Amino acid sequence: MGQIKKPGQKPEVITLKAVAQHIGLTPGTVSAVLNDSPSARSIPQETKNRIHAAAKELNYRPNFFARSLRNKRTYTIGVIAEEIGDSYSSPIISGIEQYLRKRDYFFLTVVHRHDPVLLNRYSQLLSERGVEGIITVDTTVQEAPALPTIAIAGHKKLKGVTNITLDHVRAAVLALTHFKEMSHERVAFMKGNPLSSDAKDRWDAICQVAADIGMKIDPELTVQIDTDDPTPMLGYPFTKQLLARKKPFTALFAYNDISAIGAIRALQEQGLRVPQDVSVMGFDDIPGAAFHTPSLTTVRQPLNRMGEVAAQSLLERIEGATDYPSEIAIEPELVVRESTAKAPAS
Amino acid sequence: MGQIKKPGQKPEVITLKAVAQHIGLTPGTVSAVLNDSPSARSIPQETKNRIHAAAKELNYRPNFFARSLRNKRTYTIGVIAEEIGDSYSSPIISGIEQYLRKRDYFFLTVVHRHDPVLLNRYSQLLSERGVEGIITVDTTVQEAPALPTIAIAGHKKLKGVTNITLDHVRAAVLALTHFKEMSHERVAFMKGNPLSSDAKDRWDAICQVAADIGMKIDPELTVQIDTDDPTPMLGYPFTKQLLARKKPFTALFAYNDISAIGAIRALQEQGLRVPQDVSVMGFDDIPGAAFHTPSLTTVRQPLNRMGEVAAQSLLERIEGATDYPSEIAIEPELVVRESTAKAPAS
DNA sequence: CCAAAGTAGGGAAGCGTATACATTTGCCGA
DNA sequence: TCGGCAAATGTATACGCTTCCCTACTTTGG
Repeated sequence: MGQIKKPGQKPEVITLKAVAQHIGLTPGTVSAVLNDSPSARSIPQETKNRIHAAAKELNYRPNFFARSLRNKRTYTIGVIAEEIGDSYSSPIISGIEQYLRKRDYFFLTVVHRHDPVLLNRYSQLLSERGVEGIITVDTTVQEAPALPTIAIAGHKKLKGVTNITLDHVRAAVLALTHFKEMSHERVAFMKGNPLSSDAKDRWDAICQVAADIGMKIDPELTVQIDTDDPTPMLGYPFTKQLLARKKPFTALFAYNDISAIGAIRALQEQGLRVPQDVSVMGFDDIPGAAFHTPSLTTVRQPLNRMGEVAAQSLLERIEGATDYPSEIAIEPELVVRESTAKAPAS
Repeated sequence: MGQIKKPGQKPEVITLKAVAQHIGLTPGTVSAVLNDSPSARSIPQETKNRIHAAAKELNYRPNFFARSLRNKRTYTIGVIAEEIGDSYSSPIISGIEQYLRKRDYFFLTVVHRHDPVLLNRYSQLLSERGVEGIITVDTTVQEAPALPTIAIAGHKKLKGVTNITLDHVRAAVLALTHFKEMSHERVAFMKGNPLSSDAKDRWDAICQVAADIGMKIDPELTVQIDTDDPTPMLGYPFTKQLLARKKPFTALFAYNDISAIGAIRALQEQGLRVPQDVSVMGFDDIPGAAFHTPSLTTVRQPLNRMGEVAAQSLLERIEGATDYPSEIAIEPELVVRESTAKAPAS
């Protein structure tokens, strides 16, 4: 383990026993001292020093597996994501990593690509590998898990699960009032793929807020995404579809930045200018959003921070917190850039 | 371990012993049969069936740590990346995951952000955790590692390390001949941040190929990136800098797509049209490249596949391959889109 | 001066698994 | 009838670590 077997040479891996022998004590004593355990209370400081010195000198590295076997602790968590390497999961995982690093935890990552069988098998495997908790990303967990679990964009209230979710109502307020202030009345909407766990909540929030502020949602200006593509193709065909209905609109609220980019391309191909003819609002604020042409007005979702918050909550639970929130809402933020403007005079 | 301590309830975790007891055999026998080990040779099929049935019935899950402790196998590898969540590392890690999944290996991820101290500490920690091999991503490893190691874009020849690297010469040929065919003679270049381990090789290849095909590189049209930004800001200020020199050029070879996007913005702000006035070539072919306006001509780097290849080579070594290549070159591909065009008549 | 209380560290059990080796049984052939 | 061998399991031990309990010796207090 962490040691190469060089044929013909003695690897001479230093165990507790080796350290103990080296200074003429027993493994038990050495262990107690190195772990500063209560049973080392009565060991004089000088002996402790000798032990620490010997451990350092021999470059003693405790065997992680022997240790886990006894302690039932692994300082490892599992991350179950729908995908890795796309612009949604990546910053989240990065946030998780940032926090875990500070706390000297590690993580195993698995990807299920919306395959429920894989999903199940993976949580099984992860728990066999001794993860102490799980963070799911954009994944709908079906049943209450055996391990402490934090779901990012999970949306299903389950016992034992803390949901980290964007405040979608707030997001809708930000976006729709922005449109309203810009005098847009015919607003088109893209509904997310139902597989994306945010889709439903987002849409519900939009409907609710629209009603509240007196904006009406025209079903004919609403289009449903039903593919699962991490490229801007996500938005392109559905915008084409929308345009084919020949029902004019002055603003489009895309499902996310990726689909907004595809949408803009579709609009432009139709000879419509963004934002002069149609305003487009994205969602997420991915790194490329600011540098798209035109740069995207979008509802920023602090993905990185959601990852951090998730990791933090999880560790709190692992380390014994007994009461934990069933939901943590994260505040979105409106970022106004070039892709939205005042509605054209009709 | 994969078991929640419900106070007041018996977790009743099923060990080998439990299974053995259940059918009146000993743990040793059960273990031998379940692992189909040579010492189970003489066990009659019927007994084997009984054992398998019992294991399934009781839902026996071998304890991973006890097992590792004996076998010195963990089926886990470590991934050391400079960053996670950016458009370069993410697809690579995704590729790694894809391959490992098929082979039932897991991976731990650590991020060092170019901090050499962290880097060292992490490889230490990973090997303590029993990873059987390491894949580094865009990371310069200093000394020959103790574990089988694959370096993606590592570029330092070290004993025991297999380098997976793009064929930069081929990449340069693709890009520069494309420019040449389009009659570009004044080509500007962005040199990557020296921290990025591809930077030097890429630049050397460009110089060599330029000489070969008779294209001259003007130092005044060359700009050095020296920040480390995952957003298109990476390219923006340096292009501004280039423009400030007032030396005209008709084509720009950016360091990557991200910086190309920043560059295009800088050019446009200066009133230059892409591609009519200046052609811009990116590198990587990130998911957004096709949907930028204008869409990017770029040298595609098959990041996802590089990850897969790395994982595959690593597992081969872990599973005993003794001779392995010190380098695996990956072929780039030219993707022509809208951001390059024939040079304007001068 | 003796019992009680601390001091310093040893010893052993056990976490769950894998494996080399030992034991028991039945059966065959000489 | 008995040695011997194969079949079918059991036994013992080790992996490396932690922890609880124990011994032996030294102080301390009354």
